[in-house]
Amino acid sequence: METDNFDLQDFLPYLLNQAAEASSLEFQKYYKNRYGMLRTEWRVLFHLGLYGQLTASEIGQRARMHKTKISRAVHRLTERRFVTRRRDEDDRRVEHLALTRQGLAAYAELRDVAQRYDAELLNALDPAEAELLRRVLRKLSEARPGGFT
Amino acid sequence: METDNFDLQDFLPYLLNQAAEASSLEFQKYYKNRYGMLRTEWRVLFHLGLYGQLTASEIGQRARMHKTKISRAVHRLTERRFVTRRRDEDDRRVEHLALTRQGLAAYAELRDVAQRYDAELLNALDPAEAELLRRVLRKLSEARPGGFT
DNA sequence: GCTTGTTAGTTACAAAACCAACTATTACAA
DNA sequence: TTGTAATAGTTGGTTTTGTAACTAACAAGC
Repeated sequence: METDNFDLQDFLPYLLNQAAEASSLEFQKYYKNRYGMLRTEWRVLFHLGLYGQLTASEIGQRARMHKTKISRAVHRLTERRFVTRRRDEDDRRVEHLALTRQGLAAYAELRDVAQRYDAELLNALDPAEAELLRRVLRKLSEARPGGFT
Repeated sequence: METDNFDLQDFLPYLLNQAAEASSLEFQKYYKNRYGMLRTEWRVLFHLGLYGQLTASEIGQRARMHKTKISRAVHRLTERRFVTRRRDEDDRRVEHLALTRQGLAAYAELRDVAQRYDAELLNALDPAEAELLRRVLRKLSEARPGGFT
C-alpha cells in the first residue's frame, strides 16, 4: 500500500500472458479447424514428431504438462490413429508412444505451418531482438521465483 | 521426421506460453490462497484499482477479455463485496463498476505483492534486457498475424 | 408510433481443465 | 517372502471456460 507507481502494462506475468494468447490465437485456430486438436494434443504430437518415441512421463517432463493432461491427449490421439502405444517388456507400467504414418503427416503439416507462422510473428521484430527474446523467454521458463512475500 | 530444422524451443507461441505459465505460477498461488481469486477476477480487480471506475465493456477492451468472463468475475467480486455496481442513469444498459473499501485493500496488497514479484523476476535479467523484453511483448500482444497459410 | 438493428450484460449447456483418488506394476528392505 | 513405498498411467467428480442464445435497453429509419 504505497505510492501507486505500478502499471499492469509493465507487470511481466501479465505481459507474457497477453503476448502468449495473442500470438497463439491464429495457430490454435489452424490445428483446431484442420484436425480438431486441443493444445495438449498438439503439444504431444509435436514432441513425438520432434524427438521420436517417448513415454508419457518423458513428454510430461519436457513439456511441463501434468500427467492427466498427457493421458487424455494420448487417448484422443490414439483414437484418431495418430499415435500408437507399445508396452515396455521390462517394465510393464510404461508405454512407448510413437506417431503413426497419419500422425507423422499431420505433424509435418503442422510443423510447416508453425514455421511459417513463427516467421510471420518475427517479421514484427528485428533479428537481434528476436534472438534476445528467445533467450530471455527460455530463462524465464526455468525461473522458479520462490518466496516473494 | 524429414528435413527437420524446426525446434519447439524456438517456436514463439510455445516459448511465450511456457514463460507465461512459469512466471505466473507463484503469483497465482498467492491471490488464490489469500483471496480465493481466479485469474479473471484478479485482472478485473487490477483494472478497477488502476483506472478507477469502469464499465464491464471498458474492462473487456483494455484486458482483451471476453464479456462472459468479465460478467462472471464481476459477479463473484460483488458477492465478496470487493466491487459495487451502479447503473448509468442515461443509458440503463451499462453499469459502472468500482472497488469497495475491501476491494481497494485487496488490490493494494496484491499490487504490492505483484511489484515485489515482478522485481524478483527481473533479477534474472539485466535492465536493458528487461526494457527490450517489455517493448517486444507489447508489440507481440498487438500483433494480429493474419493468413499464414 | 413501429420495425429493425445494435449494444451491454447475463445465462444455459457443452467442452475442457483441475485435483484427488485409484489400479497396476516395480523396487526395496525387514 | 512379505510389507511398504514409489512410479506409470488412468478415472471420477468438481470447477472453469467457451460458445451461443438470450434479455433488456437504446438508436435510427420510416
